[in-house]
Amino acid sequence: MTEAAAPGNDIPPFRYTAALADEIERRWQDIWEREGTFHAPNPTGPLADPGHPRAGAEKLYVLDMFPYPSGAGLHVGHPLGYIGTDCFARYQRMAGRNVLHAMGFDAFGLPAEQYAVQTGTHPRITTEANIARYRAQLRRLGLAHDERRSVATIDVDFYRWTQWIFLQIFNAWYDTDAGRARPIAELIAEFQGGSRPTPDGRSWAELSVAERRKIVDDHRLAYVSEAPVNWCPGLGTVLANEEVTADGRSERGNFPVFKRNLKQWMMRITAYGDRLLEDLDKLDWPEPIKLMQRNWIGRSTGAHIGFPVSATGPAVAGEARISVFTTRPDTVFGATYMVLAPEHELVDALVPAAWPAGTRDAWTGGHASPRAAVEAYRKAAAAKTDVERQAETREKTGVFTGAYATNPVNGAQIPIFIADYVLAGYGTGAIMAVPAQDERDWDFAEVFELPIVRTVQPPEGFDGKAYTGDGPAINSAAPDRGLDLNGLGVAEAKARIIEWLEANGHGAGAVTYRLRDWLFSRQRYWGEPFPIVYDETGAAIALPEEMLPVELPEVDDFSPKTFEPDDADSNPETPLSRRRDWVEVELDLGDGPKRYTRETNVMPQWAGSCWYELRYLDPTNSQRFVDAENERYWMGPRPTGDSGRPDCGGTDLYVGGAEHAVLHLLYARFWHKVLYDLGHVSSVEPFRRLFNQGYIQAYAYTDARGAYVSAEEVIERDGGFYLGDTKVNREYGKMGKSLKNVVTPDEMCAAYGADTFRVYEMSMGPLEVSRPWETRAVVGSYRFLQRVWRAVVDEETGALRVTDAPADEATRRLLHKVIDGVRGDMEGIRFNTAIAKLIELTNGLTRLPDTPREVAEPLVLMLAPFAPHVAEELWRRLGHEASLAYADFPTADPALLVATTVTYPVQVNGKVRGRVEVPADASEDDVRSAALAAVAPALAGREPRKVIVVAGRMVSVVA
RNA sequence: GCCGGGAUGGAGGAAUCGGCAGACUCGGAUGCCUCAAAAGCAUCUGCCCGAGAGGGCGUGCGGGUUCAAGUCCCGCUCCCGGCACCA
Repeated sequence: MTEAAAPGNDIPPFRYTAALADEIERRWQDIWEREGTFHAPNPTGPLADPGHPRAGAEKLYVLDMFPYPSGAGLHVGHPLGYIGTDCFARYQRMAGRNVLHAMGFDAFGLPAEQYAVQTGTHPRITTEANIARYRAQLRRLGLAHDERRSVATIDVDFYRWTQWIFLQIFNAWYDTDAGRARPIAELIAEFQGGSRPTPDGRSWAELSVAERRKIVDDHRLAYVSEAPVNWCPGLGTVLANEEVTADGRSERGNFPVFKRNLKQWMMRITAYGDRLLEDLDKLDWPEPIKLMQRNWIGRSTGAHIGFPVSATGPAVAGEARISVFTTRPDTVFGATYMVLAPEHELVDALVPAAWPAGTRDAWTGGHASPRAAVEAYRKAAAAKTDVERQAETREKTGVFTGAYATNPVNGAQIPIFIADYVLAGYGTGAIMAVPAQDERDWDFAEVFELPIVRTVQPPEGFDGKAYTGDGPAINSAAPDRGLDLNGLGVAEAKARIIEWLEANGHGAGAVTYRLRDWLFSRQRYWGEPFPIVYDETGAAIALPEEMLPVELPEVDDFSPKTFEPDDADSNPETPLSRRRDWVEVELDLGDGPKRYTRETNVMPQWAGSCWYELRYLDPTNSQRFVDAENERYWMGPRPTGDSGRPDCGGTDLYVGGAEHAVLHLLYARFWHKVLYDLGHVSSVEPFRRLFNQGYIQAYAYTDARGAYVSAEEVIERDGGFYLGDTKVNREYGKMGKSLKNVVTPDEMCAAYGADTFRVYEMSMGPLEVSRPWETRAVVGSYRFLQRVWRAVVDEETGALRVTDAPADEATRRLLHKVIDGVRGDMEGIRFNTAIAKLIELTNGLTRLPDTPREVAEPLVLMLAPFAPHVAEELWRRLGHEASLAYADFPTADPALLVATTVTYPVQVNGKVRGRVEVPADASEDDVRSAALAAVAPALAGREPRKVIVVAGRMVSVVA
C-alpha cells in the first residue's frame, strides 16, 4: 500500500488529503441519502413526485448489468462500468434529463449454494450478507443510484413476478400466422370453435381430455420435453447449450457434460428466431455483439428435400421418405449418398436383416449384419463425450445401414450411412451428401470410397477438393423430368430447383436455425421454484396467479445429488424432491381439493436477469410487475423521428461485459418480446443501446515453482521482476484471490479517496477498452484533484482563492473550448479525454495568482460527474446552498470558440518547414502568400509547382 | 479452420472528417523547497546523429493511392475474443 496520502507533520492544514477526502465523501454521501438527492420521479404510483425538479422532463434510463454478489467482494475491476454509468447519468441529470439509475443483485446461483453445501449455512444468509457488503462498497464510491429501486432476484417480492412471467409464457403459444405469441386460451377457443383444425383432423369434442391437453401443451412457449440435454454429473444438474463450452465442459466448474435424454422444462425461444435476428437491426449495439447473436441464432435458408427409401428394411413401407435439410438444393444431382445422425428415428426401421449383395467390407465396420453394425456404431458414438470427439482428428467415421434411397431428381439409388458428423439436433438430423461441393462430405466419401460428381464447374486452375464457391451448374439435368439446371449460377439454380421440388412434391424451400430451445430447469436448490404442480396423470398444471409466490422451502441438504464427474449414466436428483411434505400438496384448483405434486426443479440463474430492468421502474408495485404508464415513460418507444424508422424502445444505455453477448442478452430479449406480444410492455426490445465496457486486468507473479506470490511486494528492476532478491515471472490476466494480485476499491478509497479512484478509473483509457491496473499511477488523479482544490481553496488558511474579477481572454477562451469539448466527450462516453481536458484547464489555472469565479464554477460543475464529492464541497464553498446534482451543466459561448488568429503549419513536400499566424478571416490568397514567404528559405528560390491551402488547417507546398 | 477486434514512446493512452503524430497521466531526469526526507511545485523527457544550431528516422511488417496516410487500398505477421463437423 502506498503512503502517498498519509498526512505528514507539515502538510498544509487545508490540503486535499485522503483524510479530508474521506471526511468530505462520507458527509456528502449522508447528505445525498438523507435528502434523497438521486430519487427519480415516476409518472405515477408511489414513486411519483410532481414537485421534483425533473418531474416530466425528458427521461433517460441508464442501466448496469447487475452483479452476482460474490463472497470475495469487489475488486477494482468490478466497478469500472458502474462508475462509467454514474458519470454518464450525473452528466445527463445536470444536462436536464430525468435520469433513472439503480442497482440490484442477481443473487440466485451456484456459488452461494456450493458454499452452503460446504458450510451448512443457508444460501440466503450468505447471499444477503454479501449483498450488504456490496451495497456498502458501492455506496463508498458515491454512485448516484436511486436506492429505493434496488431489488434482488432472491426477494420474494421479486421472484413472485419472475414466477408470474413464467406463467405468462407457459400460458402462451406462438401463432406463426400472426407472427407473435398469443394467450393459450385463444388457441383453445380456436380448436373448440373449429376455426383451427386439430393435428389429426378430428373435432375438438371428439378428443379425450388427455388428448386435448397434449395438443395444447405441445403449443406452449414453456413446455416439458424428453429430449437430449446436457447432463453434468459433477454439478448434478443439466445445463443450457449456452452454458456448455466448446470443448464439452460446464462453464461453471469445468466438469464433463454428457448428452442424455431427460425430461426437462424448455422454453420455445426458437419460435422467436426470426424476430430476435431481424430486430438486431433496430438496436444500437456494438456490431461484434450483434454478429455473435446472429451466428448463435444461425439462420440458414435452403430447402427440405424428400428422398424415398428403397423398401429394404422390414418396417419401412414403400412410401417412406427421408427428409433432409440443405442450403445447397442446387447440388442435388451430386448427392451420391445420404447420412443420418446415429440417433435418427428412422434408422431402426431402415436397417435390413442382411447386408445387400455386393456391400463393400469397408462399409460394414466388420460386422456380420447391418443391425450389429448400427448397434455398435451407436454405442461407440454415445459413449464419447464432446471432449473426446474434439480430441480425435476429424477423420470421418460411420457405417452403412444396408438401406438405399432414391435421389428424386435422377432416380439414382444411393446408399444410406449413419455417421456422427451429422448432428441429430440440427435440421432434420439427416443430410444428402454432396462430396463435390461440401468438404465434410468429400472427406467422408474419400474414407468410404463413394462416388464424387461435380455439379458446379470450379474455376480454371482450381486444384482443391470440394468446391463450395459460385459457378455454372454442370451434370445437373433430367430432361425427362423437366429439370435442367446446367449453366445456371448457384443462386438461380437454387431458385429453379426449389420451384421444381415444390411443383413435383419432392420438397420445399425452408429455413433452419442453429438456435435450439432453451433448457430452463435446473436440479438445484438456490433458484426460483416453478409455479407448477402435477396431477395424478402426470400432467403439468400452472398454479393460478393468486397462489403466487411459491416460496422456496427450507431444506436440510442444499445440494443436488452429485456424481463422479465422468459418471455419464447417473440421474439427476433435486434437493427439493427430498421435502416430501412440500412436494405433496392438497390444492383446490377449481375442481375441489385434490392431491398434487410440486415441480421440484428450479429456474436457471438467467431467469431473474431476464426482466429485472423492468422492476427497477416500479419496484414497490404489488399489483403488477410494472405499471404500464411507468414502463411506457421509461422504456417505451420514442416517437418516430426523421429517420422514419420506428423506435424499439428499451433502456437508453446498458453497460456490461461482452461475456453476456449471447446468454443473458438473448434470453432477456426473448422474454421481453413475449411480454410485448402479450401486451404487458410497450417496448419491443429491452436494451436499446448496449455498451461493452472493457476489463481491468492485472499482472500476477509466479516464483520458480510456479506458485503465485503477492503482486504487491514485487519490484521491477533491471528489466526483471523481483520479490526480495528472488526473480519472479510476470503473467497478465485477471485479478483474483488465487492469483494474489487483488486490489480493492476499499484500499484505494483509504489511500486516496473515492473521487480519486473514480477519476483514475475513468481517465486510464476509453471505457470499452481493457487495460492493466497500475496502483502507482493513481497518484496522478490525486494530484489533479489537489490542484483543483488548490485553485479554489487556500491550503494554508482554508479561505477561498476565487476572485470575482473577469478572467483574462486566453483563460476564458480555454474555458469555453474545454466546455465544448467536455460536453461532446460526455455525450460520446469518452470520459478519458473529457478528464484530460479538465486537467488542461486546471493546469491553466495554477499559473494564475487567483482563480476567476467565472472559471472556477464551471470547472467544478464539469468535474462533478467524475469526482462528485469534492465538487459538491467546492460548490458549497463557492457559496451555493443546494447540491449541484441538478445544477445546469456549463454551456460554451459559441462566440468564444472562434479563434481570432490561426497558426498554419506550412509543409514543403510533405515536411513542416515553417508556420505563419494570420487573422482567422484572412483570404486564401493572403494565407498563401504569407505561407510562401515563411518557407522561402526552404524553397531556395524554386518556383512552387502547387500550393494547397486547407482552410483553418494547414498549407502544403509542392516544390 | 471460420468470424470478429486489435497492434502508436519505457507504461496506460490522444489524434472525433485523409491535414502539425505522441494531448493527458504514470514512470524517468534535473531543479526549487528542506538540516534531511516525504509531500508539493517547476523544467525536460519518441528514437538516432550532432557540442550546438540543426538534420534524419518514426504509429506491427511489405507494397500502393495522395500535395499530405496512425487514418484509405492490397498482401502478410503477431496478440485477444467468439464459434467450431450447423448440411
